[in-house]
Amino acid sequence: MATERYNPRVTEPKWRKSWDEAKLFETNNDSPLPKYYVLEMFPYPSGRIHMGHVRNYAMGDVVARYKRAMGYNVLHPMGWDAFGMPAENAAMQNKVHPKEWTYQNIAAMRSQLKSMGLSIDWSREFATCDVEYYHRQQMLFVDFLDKGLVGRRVSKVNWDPEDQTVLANEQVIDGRGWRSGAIVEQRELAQWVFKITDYSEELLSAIDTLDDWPEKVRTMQRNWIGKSRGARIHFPFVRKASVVDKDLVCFSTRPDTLYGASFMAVSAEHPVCLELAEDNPDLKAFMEDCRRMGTSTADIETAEKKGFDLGLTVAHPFIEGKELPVYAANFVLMEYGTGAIFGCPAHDQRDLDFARKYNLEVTSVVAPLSDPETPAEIGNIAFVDDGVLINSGLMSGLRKDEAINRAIDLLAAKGLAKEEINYRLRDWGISRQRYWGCPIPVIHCDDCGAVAVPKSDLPVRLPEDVTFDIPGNPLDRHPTWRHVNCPNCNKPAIRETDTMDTFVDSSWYFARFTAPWENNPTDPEAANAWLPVDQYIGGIEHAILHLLYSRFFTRAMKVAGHLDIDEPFKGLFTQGMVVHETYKGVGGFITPAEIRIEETEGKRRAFEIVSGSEVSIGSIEKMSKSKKNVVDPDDIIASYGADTARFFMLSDSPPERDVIWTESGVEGSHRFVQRVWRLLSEAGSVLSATTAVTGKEGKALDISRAAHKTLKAVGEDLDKLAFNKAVARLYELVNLIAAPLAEVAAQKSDPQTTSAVKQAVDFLISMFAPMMPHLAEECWQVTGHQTMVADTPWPKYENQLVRDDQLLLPVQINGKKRADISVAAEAGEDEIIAAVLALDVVRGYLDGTQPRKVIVVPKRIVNIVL
RNA sequence: GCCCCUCUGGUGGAAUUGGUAGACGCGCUGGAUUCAAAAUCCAGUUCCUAACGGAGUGCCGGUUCGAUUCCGGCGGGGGGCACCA
Repeated sequence: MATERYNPRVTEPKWRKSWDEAKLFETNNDSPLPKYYVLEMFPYPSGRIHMGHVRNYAMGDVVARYKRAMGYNVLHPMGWDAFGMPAENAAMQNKVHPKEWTYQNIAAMRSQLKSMGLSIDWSREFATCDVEYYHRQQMLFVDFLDKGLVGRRVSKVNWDPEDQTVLANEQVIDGRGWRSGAIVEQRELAQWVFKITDYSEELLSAIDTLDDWPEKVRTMQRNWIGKSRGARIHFPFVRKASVVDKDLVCFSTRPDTLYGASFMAVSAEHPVCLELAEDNPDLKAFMEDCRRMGTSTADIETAEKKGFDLGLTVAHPFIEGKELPVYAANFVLMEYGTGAIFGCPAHDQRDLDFARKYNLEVTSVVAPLSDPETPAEIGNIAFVDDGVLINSGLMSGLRKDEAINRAIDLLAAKGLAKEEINYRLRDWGISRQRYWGCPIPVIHCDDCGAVAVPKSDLPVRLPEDVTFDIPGNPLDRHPTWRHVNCPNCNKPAIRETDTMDTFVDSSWYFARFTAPWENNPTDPEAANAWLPVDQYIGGIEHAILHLLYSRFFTRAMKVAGHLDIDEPFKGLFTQGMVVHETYKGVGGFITPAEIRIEETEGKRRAFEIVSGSEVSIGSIEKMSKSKKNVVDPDDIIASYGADTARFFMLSDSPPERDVIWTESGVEGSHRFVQRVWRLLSEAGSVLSATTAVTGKEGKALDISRAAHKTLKAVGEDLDKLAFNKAVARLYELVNLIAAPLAEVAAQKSDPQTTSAVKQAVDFLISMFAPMMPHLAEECWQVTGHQTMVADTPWPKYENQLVRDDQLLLPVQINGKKRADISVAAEAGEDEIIAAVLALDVVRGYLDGTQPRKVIVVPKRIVNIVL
């Protein structure tokens, strides 16, 4: 019987319609089933989905469909991270309103995502730029303000003088604005901040509880929070300027090295400098110099250590009569610790660089463990390893860690120091001088200060009558929007025109999905029932900021009573990127669609299709517009179907690793789709008429065993998100049942075998249904089922059939495999040894002698040691 | 500079976590089918050797009956943080 090729263009839309009509993926909050919340990081509506999205959402959908089949009430929603700069850039370039641009993009991408056949509850969809969403975000802001979680403070920002806006550090490239190219200035601006540093310790210690997170991400978050323990030490001034009268206070993690101290250094923004600079123009110039040295990493790498002798000295806390000179130095940060350090050149590289430059004394006070009697020799490399303290008074002879404790105790006894913990983590500045973001619901009144907009007056809507022909924030120059009366005293006042960082929008969307219809930010009951997210899937690029902010937000929302959990994401999975070869012709990069590959004598060469000229094949890189190495998911779905695209994204590469997109790989997946369809549709009518037969033996039993074993293994693989392994097992099963299936189709199969094949086929379809849902429905139907496989429980394997009663054990002699032996599964060690020693091969090696040792590893291997 | 991860055939990767290295896919080779091609099917495919055998998981060494897996050292690739005191 000749069968038609599987045509996804007809089949896929048909089944999507059936799922929609059955409202199969709409999730009910009142279900009695156990919950499972699977979430992929929601996309920014750039206009079109890319292969990275396909990979991300294919993985999430496998999990969602698999868990649904396993009997869970699954929440699998989708939304849009829709505020942000690209919409404003588009407005400036194309004269289109950001709102219009964004919602058009959302519409386009929604239909692309729907063509993938994802099991998403679209009834819960929202965009962060929907007023219904940012209204609730403003409510959260007001609550956080009320609970003391929000502050307003003046801080240094990168200011682009041409675009009239603040830039994030990532938007400053070589000291210039990424769009304008103007030299970025450091400006002091009043900013709203979330007090994430109040939670430094909590956010750090709770990382230990996140067992289902990649170790890599946990490490990155620990480093980002950057806890260090040390001492806050007071150094009394000896020689001081008239204006300076307090102690000089510094923070150090190495108070044990105090006997090696030879100078003090303060930040150029330190209060001491500010005071002295008033009548010291040279110092003023030096401070100006330091300030100009921007924040870009390139600057910092190349910067030379520079200092300015302030003409002050402080007393050494331990050495009677010893004075340390005080410098202003460009490498000391005002933002960390106290903005002042003591310099111990022998045991800190920066201090050493500085000391060598200004000819300061270098005293080694730590001896290496290899030679604990002699202080480390110091050339141009500081000795920072663990060691034994030398020439250090009461600390001498102690190891580093003990010495640090002793130092703190000794200083504390003198009233000069106390233990202090410092964190690298800074408070989260959320003010952005942009239009397309959530307005910060605050009104500035001359008399009352910054006043929160009362909840009854929310939302503060973004005005739509704005233009983008002039750089800067259009909210600032809006004729009416800014002018309001103070909610407190009713006098004329000014609205806050800054909007929130878009990371705020993505810090709680997962909670909103649990009850997106709710008037408050959440329905706490629904949020507590659904959260934490059981499986969160997204890119590693969000390992720090988004995930850390969300962890903070969840705690803040708990304080404000919107939910009652601490950690938002129980399981986290970071998937790899989709990468592709690059092609470069005379005019620059060329897309894969414009070239054809020829392979001669093992050499691959690429030619431009239109001109026929050869182009060079470049390195494999992340798909990006600039490298033009992109493959459009729409094209792939149009020519192969969504199932093929999904299946390929799950095959071959482990999901956490990068996957190389290749045409031949996609064709391989498509071949599998066609093969499965051909095999199943040809046997479909026979299988439909087959009834189950009990008691199987021989070939039928082998097929049954293989089917049950595969079912068990695939389930375990999917639990671990090892999609590539699950895919390989499906190939194996299909290879195994291909011939029996052909016999079934030809009506040459006995009832036992036909029955075994039918069960194997049912298992197979159920197993690939989460990956290729449309093909699965079509196959399910053609093999005689009346239901939809998307609504069918996951089959159960029989323990009896996944265990073999005969085992084929490898037999090693001196660790080299020499034979196989078939033994009963429950055979004892003695029985196995006797059988092995009776083997001809083994007797040949033994040559009449006794083995020195025979090792039997149950169900694994036998090793004979001669 | 500090921290982390990685290294397996021509290629993407498997290997029940100390027990038959190379599952499965891609590619390649041969064959069947075809007027021919596409598609499909069958067989083969780590390397050396005619074969018997031997070698082999980046390199060197160790532990073990047995190491891709554990330990020490070296090298290549990737990532994160980075004047954080």
